[in-house]
Order: sequence, then structure tokens, then C-alpha cells
Amino acid sequence: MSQAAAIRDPASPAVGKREQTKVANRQAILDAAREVFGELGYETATVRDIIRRAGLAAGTFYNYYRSKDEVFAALADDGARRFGPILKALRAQSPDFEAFVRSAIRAFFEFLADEHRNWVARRPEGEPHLHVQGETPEMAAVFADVRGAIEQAIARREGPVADPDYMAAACIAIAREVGDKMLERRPIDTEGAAEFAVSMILTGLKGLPRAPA
Amino acid sequence: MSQAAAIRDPASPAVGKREQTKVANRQAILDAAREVFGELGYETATVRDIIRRAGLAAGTFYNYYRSKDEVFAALADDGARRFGPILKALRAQSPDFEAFVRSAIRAFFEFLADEHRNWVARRPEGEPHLHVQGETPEMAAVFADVRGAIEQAIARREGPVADPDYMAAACIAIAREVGDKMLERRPIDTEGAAEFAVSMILTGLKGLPRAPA
Amino acid sequence: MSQAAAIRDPASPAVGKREQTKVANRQAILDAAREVFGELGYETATVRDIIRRAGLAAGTFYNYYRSKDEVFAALADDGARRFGPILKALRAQSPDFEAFVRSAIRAFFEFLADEHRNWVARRPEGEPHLHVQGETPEMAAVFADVRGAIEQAIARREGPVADPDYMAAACIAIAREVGDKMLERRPIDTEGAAEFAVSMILTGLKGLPRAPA
Amino acid sequence: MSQAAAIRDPASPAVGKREQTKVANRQAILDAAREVFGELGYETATVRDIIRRAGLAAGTFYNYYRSKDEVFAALADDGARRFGPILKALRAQSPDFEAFVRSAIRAFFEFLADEHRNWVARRPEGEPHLHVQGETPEMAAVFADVRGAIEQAIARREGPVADPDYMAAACIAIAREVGDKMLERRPIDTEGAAEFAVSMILTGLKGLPRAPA
DNA sequence: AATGAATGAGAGTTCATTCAT
DNA sequence: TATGAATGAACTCTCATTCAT
Repeated sequence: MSQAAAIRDPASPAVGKREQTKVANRQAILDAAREVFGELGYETATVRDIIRRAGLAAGTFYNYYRSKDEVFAALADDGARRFGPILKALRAQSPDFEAFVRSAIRAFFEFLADEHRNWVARRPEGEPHLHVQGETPEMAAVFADVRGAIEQAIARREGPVADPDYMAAACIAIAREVGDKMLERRPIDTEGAAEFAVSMILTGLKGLPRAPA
Repeated sequence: MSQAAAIRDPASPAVGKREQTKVANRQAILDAAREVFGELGYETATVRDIIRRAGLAAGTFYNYYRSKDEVFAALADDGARRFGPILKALRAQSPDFEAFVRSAIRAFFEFLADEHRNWVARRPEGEPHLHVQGETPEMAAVFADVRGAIEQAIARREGPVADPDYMAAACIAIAREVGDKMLERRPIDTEGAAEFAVSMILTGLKGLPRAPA
Repeated sequence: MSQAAAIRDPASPAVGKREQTKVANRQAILDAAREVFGELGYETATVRDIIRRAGLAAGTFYNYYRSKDEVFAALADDGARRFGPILKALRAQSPDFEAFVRSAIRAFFEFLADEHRNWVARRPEGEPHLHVQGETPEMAAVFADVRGAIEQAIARREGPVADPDYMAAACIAIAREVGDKMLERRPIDTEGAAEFAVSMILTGLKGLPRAPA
Repeated sequence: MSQAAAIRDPASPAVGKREQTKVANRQAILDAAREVFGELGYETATVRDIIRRAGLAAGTFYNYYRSKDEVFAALADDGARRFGPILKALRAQSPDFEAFVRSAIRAFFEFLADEHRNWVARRPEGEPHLHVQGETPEMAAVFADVRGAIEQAIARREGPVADPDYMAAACIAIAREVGDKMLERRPIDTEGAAEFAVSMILTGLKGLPRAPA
């Protein structure tokens, strides 16, 4: 190695090319896995699908993740790590439960739209896979976060006192499904979807505009 | 096989034994498939699991269904065939949209509880399969029915005029998830769950009891 | 099925063709495994090698044995099951330790020669596998038997009182290696080999003919 | 790597650092390989096991040996190179065949005990690998040497005239197996083992002490 | 020369499906 | 028609070896 090579521009990142591609590969695998799991589901997706999409060789996968399970778990961690803090901040800032719901839904839909750019929405034809759509492990982790926040709010009596488990489930369900639909439209309208979901959650169908008699 | 088995009982019904067995086997396979798919999910479930539970031999499966896919599809048809008419009747009888939602949810939860007796709710531990829970092909078909009914109602301007797609998605979502939770509890309380779901759908969180100040 | 087919000649074996081929296949796999393990050793041998030699398809192997390990173990059992009783009878019949050694060695060499017809003696070229030659799991089981018999004899003070562990090891070693050499020659002379081995075991080099001064 | 490392210490010996490292690395790999092959056997041992133990990187292995096979062969050469001369000297010094056997066995057992300190005797449990124990390539080479010496002696009519091939095999076998047993005991008693082996070889069981009547 | 990530052939094993009985 | 063994493609994962750094 030439001496020049050793003298590094302090402004440049302190990583060699090797480390760079290592990071890049890890990310490529993660991204490919997100896509593939999103499209095919955990069982149907194969490690080969993932690495092929990442443009790597079969064995390379195992340099980064010890198993199919492990990438899957890594994806979940990744999602939670990114959305968790956002949610926490929102929780702290919101003056009341309604405000929290409002901002959380909005943030969630934006997160969703962001994520969406990472998966190809294309679904394989002729394969029975009901409703697993849009179900990335990352989403699962985020849902868990949201559920926690809702349950906490209920415990603090900031929200309705109805069955907390049912409530969390229903709110999550709305966010999930409406979010799913949102992603299927062009352009993706997070604003509109959020408005709908918030209204539905807070006031139900009663809160939605009625047809004039 | 003993010779006696070959001698037809003259008192037996006119349907040949063969035909009887054929119908019985077809049903046995369908029932077994419902259970197995419910327990393990489409991918994890094997044809062997199904035929073993049906008490038949591997090859026999293919006398009734051409593939694993086909029995899966048949299940969906089966569910729709059973719930569809119920839904239609409800639709006809209901004076207004609210009444329809109320009765449909109730009917759906009862159908769900009924179905539930056919699957063992046990889920394999240590396998990442988020949210596929309670997702039988039959359910999927029923969901489709419900969605249709909602969309129709909206088209007929009996309900709110908000985005019909979002509305159907949200209603289904609530029914699905609350139904799921309902099935996890003992005793299974369809009444309570239906009340919650209806209230949530119609009036949202606002319609739920609030904590006294 | 015609009635004629059902009426079976009582002298013929009471098995259908299916069962026949099942038994035949099980044996074919076992035989192929014996050969392949003998030639390549446990690690190098692949399940594919075994089933290819058995003339079957990859999956078929697993209809008979649950794993590579299991055939291996089955082979050992097989050998022990066949030689164990012989050894026991010899032990009972022999008036003294010497007679036992004599007859046991002879029986062992005959067993060995018999076995030999089941393995192809061909060894893969260019592969380093020292001394694993002639080492079938079956042999291992037989060796264990022999060792047991020797140790027992020693314990009963019928033989020399020297270190029993060393003695058993040495006797086994001689039988094994001389047996190995014996198998490499044509024709296979069990008589000559047995004479040598017995003499070597009982009187060592001293018992062997010396060159005339 | 720090810049300082690149500046050669002027006080360092004349051999370039590179050359030193080359020799050291080659030896480190050889030593690691001896251990690893001894512990795991040829097949089970991986190149990674070897280089990890040598404290080097995967690629470095291939700067010294072209393949896993080659390092295996090199080990054999190494052993032969070390034991061969000893054996030759013994051969020259011994007045007769008995004396040669005696001294050769003793030397062999001492060599064995020496070698033993380089492998960890621990063997992986639950793996079927019968009798490959104690089988280093080095041992194999030494065995070949011994065999040669015995055959030569026989050819020179210094020993019994019985089948030389069988004789060599039997002697080697005893040495090998008793040596193996010897290594399993604590403390390692080369003296006792040698005495037993020599006695067994020269006079067979007859030469071993008998139980008093 | 040293490094260690990338490679891809090939291992053991599973399972939907076929087919002789 | 029922049977269940046979089939072989496809799966997850390992590892000797190569090669850019």
C-alpha cells in the first residue's frame, strides 16, 4: 500500500473500500429481504430469492446473517429502531390522547410511504397469499410499538376505558389496512389517508361526512 | 379386506357405497385441510398433514383435489358458500346501514366462533408468522363478501360518502382483528366483541365509554 | 382385485409385490451403504452416493432411513446381530481360552470374507484416507463384541493376567489388520490368515517358524 | 497499520522480517493442522479451523499450501522426516531383530507421547468415527517406515520367515493400538506400554504372565 | 505477503406429486 | 378407487477456494 493511501483526508469517511462494500452488501441484503418477504411472505421467500435480488452469491448471504430467521429478525429490529423513537417523541409532545392519535397516525403513514419505496409492490401471480400483503417484519415491530403506546394511554386514563386490548387491536387494524390501501394508490396521499383513519378512529363512521338527504 | 365387506347390505340406501365414500372423503379432506391450514398456515402445512388427519392415504388426496392449491381454494369457496347467503339475507332485512352493520358483525362473529371449533388454536412456537393468525381461506372469502356488501351500501348512498375503499378496509379490519382477539379469550364472548366492534365502527372512540373526570 | 388374486398359494410367501420391493429396497440401500461407507468413509460418503448405487431416487432414501446417521447405525446393528450369536456360541463351546481364540479368529475371518463380497474393494484414487479401509460400521460392532469376549475371559482368569485393555486391543488389532491384508489377496485364504493370526496372538513371533540358521 | 511498523528496526537480524514470518507462518499452519486433524479427522476438519487456530487469515493458508490435501500430505512428510532417521539409526545399532523390535517400539511410543502433546485428545462427542482415533497423517508415515524396516529385516532373514506382509501388519497393528490405549491413560506410561507390546510381539500371549494355578 | 469477503458447488433433507399395485 | 412408495426439484446451509484490497 502506498504511503499516500495511508494518509487520509480527514473529511472523508474513515473506511476502506472493503468496509464500504461490506456495509453496502449488508444493506443490500436487508433491502432485498424486505422486498422479498413483503412480496412472498416468510415461508415462500427463499434465501436464494433474497441474495439473487441483492445481486450476490448464495454463500455471501451467510457472511452477513446466520440464517433466514436472522435477517427476518434484523428487519424487525430495523423498523422498530427507526420508528420507535419517533413514536416516543410524539407521545411526549401530545397534549392529549386525541392529539397523540392524530400525530401518530400521520407519522405512521409517512413512515409507511417511505418504506414503500424500498419494496417493489409487484406481487407474484397465481399464488394464494391472503392479506399477508404489506406485512414486513418491520411493520410488525412498529405495530407492537403503537400497541404499547395505545395501551399505555388507556392505562393512564387518557382515552376511553373500553377493553384496551380490543381498542388497540381496532386502532392498529384501521391504521394497517387503510395504510395498505393508501400504498396502492397513485399518488400516495398520506394526508388524505391519515385524515380518514384519524376520523374513523376518533368518531367512527359517525364522524365521516354523510350523504345529503 | 374381508369378503364380507364386498357383500352389499341390501338395506343400505340407494346411493352406492362408492359414492358415499366419495362424498365422505371429500368432506374429510376439506375438514382436515381447514384445521391444518388454520394451525400451520398455507406454506407450513403439508399435504401429508392433511391426509394423515383425514385418515387417508397420500394418493387419495389427489383423487379429490388436484393440488394443495386447489383444496385451499375449495376451502375459500366453502366458507363463502356458507356465509354469503347469511349476509345477503341480513342485507335484505336491515332497514338501514347501521342496522346492517350491527347484524352483519354479529353474524360474522358467530360464524367465526363456530369455525373456531374446527381449528385447534395452537400455533407452532418459535416460528415467525405475524398476523396470519386466524386467517383461513374461508375467512378471506367472507371478508370479500362483507367488503362487497359495504361497498354496495355506500354506492346506494345508505352510508357515509367517504372513500368507500378505505371504509370497507377499516370496517373489515376492525371486524377481523377484534374477532381475532375474541377467539383468544375464554369463554368466547361474541356478544361483547360484537358490541365493541359495532360501537367502534359506528361512532369510533367517541362512542366508547370515557373515564369519569 | 380379482378373487383369484386373493386366493394365495399357501406355500408362497404371504407378501404382496409392494412389500417385496419394499424389503428389497431396504436391503439394496443397506448394501449400497455398506459399500459406500466402506469405500469412502462416513464423512466422504454422501446419501446421494448411496441411493445412486442402490439405483433409487434421492427422496426414496428417506422412506427407509431417517438420516445418514441412521443407515450407518443400522449397518452396525446388522453386523452385530449377525456375528454376535456366533461369537457367543463359540464362547460357550470352547474348553479353554486358547480354543476360544482359535475358533473366534477363524469365525471372524470367515465373516469378514463373507462381508467382503458385499463391498467393492475399489478405493477412490487420490483421496487421503489412511487405514479406514475395511472399516464398516458392522466391523466396528463386531470388534466391540470380540473385545467384550476377551475381557470377560481375562476377568475369569482363563487367559493371561496382563493388562486386559492392552490385550484386547492387541488381539483385535492383529485380527483386524491381518484380516484386512487377507482380503486384499486372491484367492482369499481364510485358513492361512487364521493360522497366522492365532499363532501370532498365542505365541507371538516366537511361535512363527524361524529361518534355519 | 501504523507507520512505525513500516520502518525496519536496524538492529533486527539479517533475515528479512518477511522471511521470518514466512517460516513462522508455515510452521504455525502445520502445527495447527496437526492439532485440528488429530481432533476432528480429515473430513470434519475445515481449513477455517486450521487457520483460525494458526491465528491467520483464510487467504493466507493458500500462500503456504495449495489445498487442504497438501497440508495433510505435508504433515505426513513432516512426521516421516522426524521419525525416519531415528528408526534408521536404531536399525543400524541393533545386534539382532529382537533388539530392533524392542528399541523401535520404545522409540515409537516415545515419539507418540511427544506428538500427543500437540493434539488435544478431546474428540467431538456423538460423531460416529470408529478407530480413526490417533490417526494423524504423521503417524501413517511413521507406520510406513516401521513396516519397511520389518520387511527388510525379514528379507535379511533376521526374523521369522512367516508371511512378511502379515507380520508387518500384525506388528504395526499392535504398536498402533497399544499406543492408542497408552495415550488415553494418565500418566502416559511409555515404558509399560512398550514392555507389553514387545512381549506381545515377540512371544504372544504365551509370553505374558499367567494367572497362578 | 496478508487479509477476509465473495463465490458457487454440493451437502443433507423435505415434500408435492405420480403411479404401480 | 385407495394405497403408499418412488420421485426429483428445491430448500437451507457449509466450506474449499479465489481475488480485490
